[in-house]
Amino acid sequence: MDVKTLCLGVLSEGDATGYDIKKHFECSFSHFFVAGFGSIYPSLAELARDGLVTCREEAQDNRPDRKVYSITPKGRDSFLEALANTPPRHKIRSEFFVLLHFGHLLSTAKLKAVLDQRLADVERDVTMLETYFESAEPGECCLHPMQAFSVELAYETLKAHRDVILRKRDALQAELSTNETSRARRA
Amino acid sequence: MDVKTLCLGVLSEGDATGYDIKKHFECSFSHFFVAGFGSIYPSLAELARDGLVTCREEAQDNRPDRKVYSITPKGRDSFLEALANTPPRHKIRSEFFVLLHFGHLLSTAKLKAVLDQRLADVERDVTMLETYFESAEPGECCLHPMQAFSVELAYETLKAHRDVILRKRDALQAELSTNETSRARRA
DNA sequence: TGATCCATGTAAGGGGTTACATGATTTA
DNA sequence: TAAATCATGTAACCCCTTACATGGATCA
Repeated sequence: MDVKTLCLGVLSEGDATGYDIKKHFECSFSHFFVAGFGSIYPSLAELARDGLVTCREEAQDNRPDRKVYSITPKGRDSFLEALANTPPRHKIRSEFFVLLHFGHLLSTAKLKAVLDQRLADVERDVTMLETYFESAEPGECCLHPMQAFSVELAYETLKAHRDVILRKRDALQAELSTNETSRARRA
Repeated sequence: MDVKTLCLGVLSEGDATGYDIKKHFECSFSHFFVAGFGSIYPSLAELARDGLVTCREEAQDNRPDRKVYSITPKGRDSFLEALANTPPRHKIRSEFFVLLHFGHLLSTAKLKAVLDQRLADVERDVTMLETYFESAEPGECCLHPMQAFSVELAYETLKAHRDVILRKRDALQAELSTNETSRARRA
């Protein structure tokens, strides 16, 4: 699945500009996909060229013009077909795990820093999921059941991940403190 | 972090051929990195060209020759430096989550098939981790503590992930059965 | 007899990241 | 006054994926 198809997916839920789509990626897709402007804008141009979306330009006061994209029936068909033919893969590419795997080559202090950084990232992701979930809670714009499930799944997985790291972080912290104490005693 | 650096990492634990390294990726790294021959062989050639590894050819009976690579001191330094300068990122790219997010566009049967497929994949990953962990258990070749932690973290995270999916799968199954029953009643 | 294991590579193509380029407005 | 928000794009580069190419041995 490429960024083009994901843009089509976002547009299947309503009109949007490239800028809006980027924010959508950051808020709703952040737990399973990333994309920058450098891939979103060219994707939209291609989709328009292929007749899967249409584009209307809107002038604004004191703001750059915006290009608002709408999905076409052909685009909708194309997206549904893509969904039907997409195997449910789930790939992880983690430098964090690489650092753990080769942790014996790093100092305890460095390792603790790595865990702390990861915990900070996880906390940010958790907050993002909570915000996303709650923002959709009230009013009409509530999430589809499977979207809610997707968020719940990511949430529960992330929390289990965090708890295991938290325990290890504390163990490393204790180790560092012990070393400090014994160094102090020797002195 | 690229495949070149990871190859260096594998070689930091002992000599290996490109074929060995591929297996290493599949067994030990499968929960956080993937790489195929198409990226491993060119990486090794480059590493050799840059003096980070050396290569000796070994003839075999009834087998193709093998090229056994060894890391050099320069390669070891380069790897340590790469480790020190690698931020602990953790990226997910998941078509599975995409299918969930747009689940309202799919039939219940299709959704259940998606969850079943994902569960099968998770089960395979869990088995891989168990095999990896136990194979290193007995004898001298036991895992470094942080390697064991890396496996444990992946394991616990994966199990939480699986449990949440399992519950949803059963709910969907119940829904499918109910529909079947009401269809049967109407008939 | 067909699949899997061993073993090494090349080459084209695709897709995404990163950096660059521009510029007004609002907020801290 | 500096940073963030809004807003759109291009172009080079990098890296990886995929497919192709070869071929004997072993196992089911």
